[in-house]
Amino acid sequence: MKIALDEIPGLLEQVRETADSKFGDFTATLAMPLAKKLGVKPRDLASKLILRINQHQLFEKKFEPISAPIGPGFINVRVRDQALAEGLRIACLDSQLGVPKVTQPQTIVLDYSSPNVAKPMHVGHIRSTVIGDAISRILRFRGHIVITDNHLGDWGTQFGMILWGWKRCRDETAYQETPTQELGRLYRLVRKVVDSDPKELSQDPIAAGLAEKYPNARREVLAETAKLHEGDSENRRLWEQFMPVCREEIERIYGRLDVTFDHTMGESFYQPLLAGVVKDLTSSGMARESRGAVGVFLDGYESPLLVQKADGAFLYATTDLATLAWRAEHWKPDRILYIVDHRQSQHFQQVFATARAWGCRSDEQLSETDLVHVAFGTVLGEDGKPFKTRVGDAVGLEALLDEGVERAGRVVGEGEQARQGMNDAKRQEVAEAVGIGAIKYADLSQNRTTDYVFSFDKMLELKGNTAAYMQYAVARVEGIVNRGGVDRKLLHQEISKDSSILKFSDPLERRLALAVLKLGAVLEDVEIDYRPNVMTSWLYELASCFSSFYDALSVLKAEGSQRTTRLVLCDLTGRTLRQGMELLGIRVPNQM
RNA sequence: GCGCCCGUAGCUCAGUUGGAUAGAGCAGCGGACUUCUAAUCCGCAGGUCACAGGUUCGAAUCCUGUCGGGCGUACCA
Repeated sequence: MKIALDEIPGLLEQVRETADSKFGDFTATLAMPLAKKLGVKPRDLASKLILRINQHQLFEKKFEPISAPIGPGFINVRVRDQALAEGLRIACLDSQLGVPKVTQPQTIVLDYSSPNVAKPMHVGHIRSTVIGDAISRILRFRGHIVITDNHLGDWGTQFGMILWGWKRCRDETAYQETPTQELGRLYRLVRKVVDSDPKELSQDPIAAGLAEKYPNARREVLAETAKLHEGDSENRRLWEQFMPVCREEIERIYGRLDVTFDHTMGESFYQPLLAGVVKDLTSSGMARESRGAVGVFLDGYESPLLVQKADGAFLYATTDLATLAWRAEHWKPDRILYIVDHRQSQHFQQVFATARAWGCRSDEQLSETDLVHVAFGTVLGEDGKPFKTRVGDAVGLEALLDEGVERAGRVVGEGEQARQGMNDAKRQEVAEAVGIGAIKYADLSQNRTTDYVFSFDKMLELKGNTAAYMQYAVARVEGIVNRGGVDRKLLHQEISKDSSILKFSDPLERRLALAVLKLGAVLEDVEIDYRPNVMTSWLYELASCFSSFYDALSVLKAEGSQRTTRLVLCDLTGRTLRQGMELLGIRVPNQM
């Protein structure tokens, strides 16, 4: 029997967890396809493999001997209790909970959140922000060099709309009081005027009046944008006046979400580079003029990637290319991840293809970089259509957070003796962690690629598979530690030399041990295709194992090695759940 | 027209290079607090994995077709 070296990874991937514990802990399905290839009977091959595996020293140390193939040729293995105990010991004594750093750290740039600063943030912005934040935390924890960059939309047509509106229908008093709201009002108003959708206008007499008064509003808005881009002093001055106001607004929301960025370099930052990008693309023959505009024509696409409009203005493709080049030059990343709505996938395909071709010609940097569009589904309104920033249409992000904290606060207040000793400040802190955690978790636990209809009740649910479930499990661990006066340092000392004191006396303990030791493997899986819901599924599984364990077995009343084993399981599970939640950007209070 | 994505329990969804009896949560029904926090636990019920073929030891998963839905498709981002 001969197996080529490059076949081995593929075969190893055919080892997986069993669906049912009666089949052991892990199963290998490789005998069936391999037997077919070799023209032998699967069960015979499996038997031969088992014979050899059983003799292997490393295997013998960690696993119980395999008896015989099951069914068509499954090879089922069971971890030795002592090996499991040793795993617990190592993870428990490690500040990284037994998760090794990657052997070859990469420099990874993450581009996420990227709101339009002129528009109020609404619930549609939550996905990019929360998913990007979670992925960046996870990649860092694994040992990569992560650079996060919030690519603000601070230079586009939306500013032309605000400038146009500011000059014609601003409410000075309202601006003095709440500048962001006034700018938001102007944006929404002008957008309606520009779109001049009869249905919309019939519902908004002010917009309708403006539309009638300024029939050329669309052209004028574009002209305001163009003037800003050309450096017109008045528009430039207004832009500089509005920017800090807009920034302050979004920073406050990031603060509440616990989201931070290493850099915040908006579109405006790349503005001086745009003309050069177009020139470069044109002179290298990649872009050409067409119908007055300039675009890159790629094989396999119906429409070109436009980099300059007929009126001379640049487009977001231009900015994206300039940004890419800048990042490649200054950060030399191995990977750049764009956490952006799936509706832009074609745009990114074209941008990436252009960038690769372009980078190959100018210098080699771009071709070395792995460009990934981490797409996610759209957040839809109750009508099943994407949210739009209209009056009364989208739920504001801030309002969602407030509501989440308020609902959580109601539950925090209603408990019995468990909440003893919690003062009002503590309660507020717990309500924040639980309420905002619920919102983040609701989004992260959803498969990244599917759209979902936004629902207050669903996002703010606190029962079942929600953030509160994990937070609650940790609070129970802390309850045990407190009530029992457990000194974690002493506990760690007790097992620091060897793990033989750890013994499993109940299947629930063993199941919990297996679950808690999966953190490293799970993080690896999350990185493979950037799916935080892999993480939430496992966290729920872990917390669920713990809850069953907690309910059925007493920790503090146990004695001797049984007590030590259970305490170690509690300590490690609590710390692992906390770490896991924090990697998702969710806070975990000690008490709730 | 072309391209991409989707269709799984009453509802919301997991299920990812094909693995054993398709899983959770919510809603429903029945049980469990004098005990380390009941935001919990245990149990019951609930399915033609849109449909029809095909590939094979094995298909929700891969291929083909049909039906249904979403998104994108030249100067918004």
